[in-house]
Amino acid sequence: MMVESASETIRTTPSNQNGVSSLSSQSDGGGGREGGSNGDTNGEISPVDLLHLQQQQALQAARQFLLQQASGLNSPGSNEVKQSPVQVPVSMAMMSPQMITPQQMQQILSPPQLQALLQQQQALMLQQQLGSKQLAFQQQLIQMQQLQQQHILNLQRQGLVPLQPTAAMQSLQQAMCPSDLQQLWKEVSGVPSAEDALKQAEGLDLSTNSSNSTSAFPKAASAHIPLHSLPNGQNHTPKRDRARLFEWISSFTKADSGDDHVPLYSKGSQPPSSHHEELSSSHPLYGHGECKWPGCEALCEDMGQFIKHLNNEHALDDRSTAQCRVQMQVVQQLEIQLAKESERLQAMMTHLHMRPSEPKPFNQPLNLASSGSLLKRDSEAYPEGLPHPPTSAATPITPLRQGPSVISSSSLHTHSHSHTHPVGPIRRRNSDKYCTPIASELAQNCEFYKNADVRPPFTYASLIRHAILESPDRQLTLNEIYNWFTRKFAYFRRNTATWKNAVRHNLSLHKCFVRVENVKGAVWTVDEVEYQKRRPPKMTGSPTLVKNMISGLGFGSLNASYQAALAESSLSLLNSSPLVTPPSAASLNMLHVGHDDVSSTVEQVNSNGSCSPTLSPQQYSHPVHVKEEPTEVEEDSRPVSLLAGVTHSLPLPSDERDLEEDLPTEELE
DNA sequence: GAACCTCTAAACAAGG
DNA sequence: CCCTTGTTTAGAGGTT
Repeated sequence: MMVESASETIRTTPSNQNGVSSLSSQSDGGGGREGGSNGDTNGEISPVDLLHLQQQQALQAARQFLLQQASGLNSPGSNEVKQSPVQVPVSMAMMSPQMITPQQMQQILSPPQLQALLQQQQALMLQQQLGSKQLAFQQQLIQMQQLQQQHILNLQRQGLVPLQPTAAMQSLQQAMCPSDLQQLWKEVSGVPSAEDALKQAEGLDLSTNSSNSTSAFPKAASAHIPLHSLPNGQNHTPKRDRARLFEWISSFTKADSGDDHVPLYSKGSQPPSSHHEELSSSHPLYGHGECKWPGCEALCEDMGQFIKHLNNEHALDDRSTAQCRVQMQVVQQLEIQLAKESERLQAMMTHLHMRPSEPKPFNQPLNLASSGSLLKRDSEAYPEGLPHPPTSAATPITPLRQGPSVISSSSLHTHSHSHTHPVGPIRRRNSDKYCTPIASELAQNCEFYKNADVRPPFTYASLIRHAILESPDRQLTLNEIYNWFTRKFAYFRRNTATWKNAVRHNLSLHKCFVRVENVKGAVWTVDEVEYQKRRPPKMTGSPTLVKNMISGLGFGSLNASYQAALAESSLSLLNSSPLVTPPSAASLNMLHVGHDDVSSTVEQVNSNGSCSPTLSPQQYSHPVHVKEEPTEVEEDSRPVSLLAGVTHSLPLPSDERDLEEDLPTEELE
C-alpha cells in the first residue's frame, strides 16, 4: 500500500490497508520507540494458532457486527431497535467481562487475521442483506440480548454478578449468524415471550419498546406460546399454560441432552421445583453468594437462603420458563455453532496438516516485490511445523477467554521485565532446553514471516547466524545472506538499505562471524565459540532487543498487535489444549525469553547429538565445541529443534525434509 | 551510573 | 562511475 523510501522505514505497513492501522491503541504514532512496551511478548506462534485465534475473533467480530447492525440500521419494520435505551451500553457490555475489547482484539490481530476478519464481516453483511425479515428477527433477539447484557453489565460493574450469565449471552451472540437465527426462530417459535419474560425478569423499564418489539414478531409465534401475548406486566399465565410450558421445557431438555449444558435444572429434566440438586452443597446456580440464574444476581448468604430464593423467585412460572427457554436456545445455538466451528477447525487443520504444499491461509498479497521465485519455492518447501492445536470441540468457544486474558497479562509482564524471580533461571533453562527459538519459530511461522510484513523478533546476528548454519556448507556469501533474509521474511524485502547495512555491520562487527576467502569469493561462517561467548548478556537483553526491533523500524503498532496475538493465541492454545505438551509449553516460555539466543540452541541441541523429538534438554549447557564439527551435527539437530517447539504430533519426516530442502533454494539465485 | 547489547546511520575504502 | 562488499565510527535506546 505504501511505498517506503529506501532509507527510512515507513510507519504503516502494507497490511494495514484495512484501515486497521488505527487499531493499535498502544503504539505511538510517530517516534515508534515505544511500540512494544511488552516487548518480549513476541515469540512462538504457529499459523495454526493464528487461525485459531482468527476464528475466535471472527466470531466476535460477527457478533459485534450484528450489534452494530441492530443499533445502526434502519431496518424495515423494526426501527424500535434504535429506540432501545441500551444499545450503546450493550455493545460495551458485550465485551466487558470475558470478551476481548475492540482495542484488544485489534491489538492481538495480525494483519492477516484482520483481513480475514473483515472478510467474514463482509460475508456477514451480505447474509444480512438477504432479508429484512431476518433482520427483524435478529434485531429482536439482539435487543433481547442487549437488555440482558445491559442489566448484567450494570450488575457486574457493581461486582454483583459473576461472569457466567454474561458468558452465556455472549456465546449466544457469538453464535448468531443469520442463518442460524432463522433456524432458531423456526425451532423456537416463542421468542417474543422469552424476551418479554427476560425484560420482566430484569425489571427493566420496557415502556418504550415493549409494544414495538412485540409487533415485530411473527404472529405464529404468539399463537404458539401464550406467554408472549401477555402485557408487559407480570405474568398471568394460567396453570394450563404452565403445564404446557413445562412439557415444552421437558421435551427440550430430553431432546437434546442439553442437561449437560444447561444446569438450570441440573441433571436430567426435572422441573425447577425439584429439590434434588438443590440440597447438594454446590448448586450450579449458586456461586459466590449469588444466584446465578440468568438475569438474577440475588445475593444469598448460604445455600439454604439460595434454595429459598430459588423456589420463590425461580419457580415454575412463565418467566422462569421463558428464561429457561432462552437458556436452552443459547445452549442449542452454541452447540450448533460449536459443531460448525469444530468442523471448520477440523477442516482447517486437516488442510494444513495433510496438504503441506497447498497455499497457506496466510498467503497474502502483501509484498512480493523481490525474490519472487524464491518465495514461491520456499512456500512450497516449508510447509509444516505446525503444532496440533486442539481439535476437540471444547476448544473454540468456551474456555478460551478467561484463561488467556488472565494468564497472559500476568505472565507476560512477569517475563518482560525480568524482575527477580525464582523462576527466572529455570525458565531460561527450560526454554533453552526444549526449543531453539529461531529454528522453531521459523519452522512454525515461516509462512507468516514470509508473507506478513512483520519484523522477526531476532537480532541480526542471530538471523545471520541461523542463515549461515542453515546453509549446506555452513557458509554463505553476503549476497546469499541477503537472499536468505528476503526469502524468509517479507519484512526484509523492503528497507533494503537499512537492513543490509545492518547485516554487513553485524558481520563485520561480531567476532563470531568469520570471513573466509573461498574459491568463489569470500564467504561468511560462524564461529560458534565466539557466538557462545557473547550469549549470556544477550539472553537477558532479549526483551530489550525486541523492543528495539519493534520500535526501531517503526512497526510498533504492528508488532505490538502481532506479539499480542502471539501471546494471546499461544496462551489460549496452551490453556485450552490438553494436546499441548511440554515442548510446546517450553516454546511458550520462549515466548518471553531470549529470542535470538534461541538460535544458539541449535548447536546446543546438536552438540548433544541426542535427537529425541520431545526433548533433548539438559546437556546443552556447554555447546562450545560445536564449531569443530558443524556439518553433521547441525543437520541432525535441525529436525530436533523444529520438533522441540512443536508438539510431537507433527507429521514428520517429510516436513523435515522440506525444511532441509529449503536450503538449496539459495542456489536459485 | 557504568557496562553491555542492539540497532540505525553514515562515512570510507577496495574491488569488479 | 556505479555497485557491492567490508570496515569503522557514532549515537540512541534499552537492560543488568
